[in-house]
Amino acid sequence: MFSVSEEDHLKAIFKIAEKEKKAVSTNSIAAYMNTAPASVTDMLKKLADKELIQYQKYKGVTLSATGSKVAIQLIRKHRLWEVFLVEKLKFSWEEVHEIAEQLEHIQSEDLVLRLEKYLEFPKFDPHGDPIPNMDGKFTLRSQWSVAELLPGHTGIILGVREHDKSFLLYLNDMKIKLGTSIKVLQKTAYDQSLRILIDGRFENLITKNVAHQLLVKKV
Amino acid sequence: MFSVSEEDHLKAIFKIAEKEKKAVSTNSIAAYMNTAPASVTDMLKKLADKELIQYQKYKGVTLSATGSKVAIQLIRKHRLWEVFLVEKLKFSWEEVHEIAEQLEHIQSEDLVLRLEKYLEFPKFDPHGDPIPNMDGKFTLRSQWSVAELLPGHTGIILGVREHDKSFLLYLNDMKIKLGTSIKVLQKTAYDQSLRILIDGRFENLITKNVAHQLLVKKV
DNA sequence: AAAAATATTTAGACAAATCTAAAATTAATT
DNA sequence: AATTAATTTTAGATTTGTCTAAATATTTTT
Repeated sequence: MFSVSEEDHLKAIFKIAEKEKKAVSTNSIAAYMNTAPASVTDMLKKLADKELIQYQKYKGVTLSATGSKVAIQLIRKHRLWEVFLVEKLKFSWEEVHEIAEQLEHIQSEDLVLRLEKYLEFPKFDPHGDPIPNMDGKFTLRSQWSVAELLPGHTGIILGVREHDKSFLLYLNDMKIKLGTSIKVLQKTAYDQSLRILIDGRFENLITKNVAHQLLVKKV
Repeated sequence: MFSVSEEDHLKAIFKIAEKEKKAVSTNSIAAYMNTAPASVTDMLKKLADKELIQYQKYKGVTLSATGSKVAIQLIRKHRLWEVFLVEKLKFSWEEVHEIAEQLEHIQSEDLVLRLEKYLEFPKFDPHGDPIPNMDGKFTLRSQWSVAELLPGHTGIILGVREHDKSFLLYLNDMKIKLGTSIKVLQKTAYDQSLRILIDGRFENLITKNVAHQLLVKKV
């Protein structure tokens, strides 16, 4: 139906639009995809011709209903494959992104549905990101970052904002994974770094930024 | 490492060479791949430059050691994914080829090894074709076609030579699958068509050609 | 509001993978 | 062995996705 490159661009636009709520700029797409802005412009023209995006020169883009659907379907496939890789093949959470990046482009509706069933309809991927259902609906849940927890309070890790491999490896070292409990012991007034208790066992110091990347439910 | 198209050409050469033992012709590759002979010539030059094949103009091609390794690795991945699709996702044997054709190009050595382990090191795929191991070695077993069975003798279906969807659907209708027992009741002298007993329950008539496609072990 | 900086697009080029039509080579047939 | 037929290659073109460098538009700063 659509080429890998077309799909990649649609996904990039979706992901950028998710964070910044305004129209997505050419440069932001180029930065996200590690390509030249001129290449993005070419692709935007093509996607606009196919009515996958709304595009006006110099004004940035937004996804059309169809474009959005394609992007969400890709995210759905990506996250389902990540669940498969971690749950079934026993990959670690920092290893699965690149492989899922390829698997998300495999074409077969039936495959996705059967995979989803086989995995018992997971609602979240190994990084805690929601997996959209067949109709593109994401499960919502209330979550806070550890940076928002008050000293003395505890949260259970639901997910991570940062997906960088080195960040995930750093969490592995600290024995932090999904389901881990984090108790905030102390907050430094100066730089908002935090002393935390991990699973009631390990004490550690994390920066404000790290705390911001860790998503928890309050307990 | 190699492009999808390069990989597809190497696999085609391997598959054709498997049947006809001489050097593989440009036209046979074009026919196999549904492309123009001129396109094949272009690709052969590229593969020869990369030392994946031995190629002399007008003389046909043979795979180099490296080319052969790449082709076998693709077949390995294809067949492992087919096992996954049938055993785990409950696809039927006639549905898996197209999907595996895409999955075989996913790049990750680790993925293949983990998948193989997860599937408990299968030696044959859902059509009974052998799955090469990590080192490219295929498991051999003695097998005959039903056409070779003498009347009164019985075989257990190990595999099929023909992979065409309509042929597999025809076998489904006849309740023939891997493991099914086939007893030859009668052979027609005129056209070598056979009356067979399927799993000791259903009697049916098959042509000589169909019998030739059915691979069994003698019991 | 003009100048400077930044962002975006256009123009033109290139590599990969394909094609058709014509030319060249090899194989088959009389 | 010469002619015909079949196969294969070459030449030249096309599409897709990318690039760099230059031109243009927009935004920010003075």
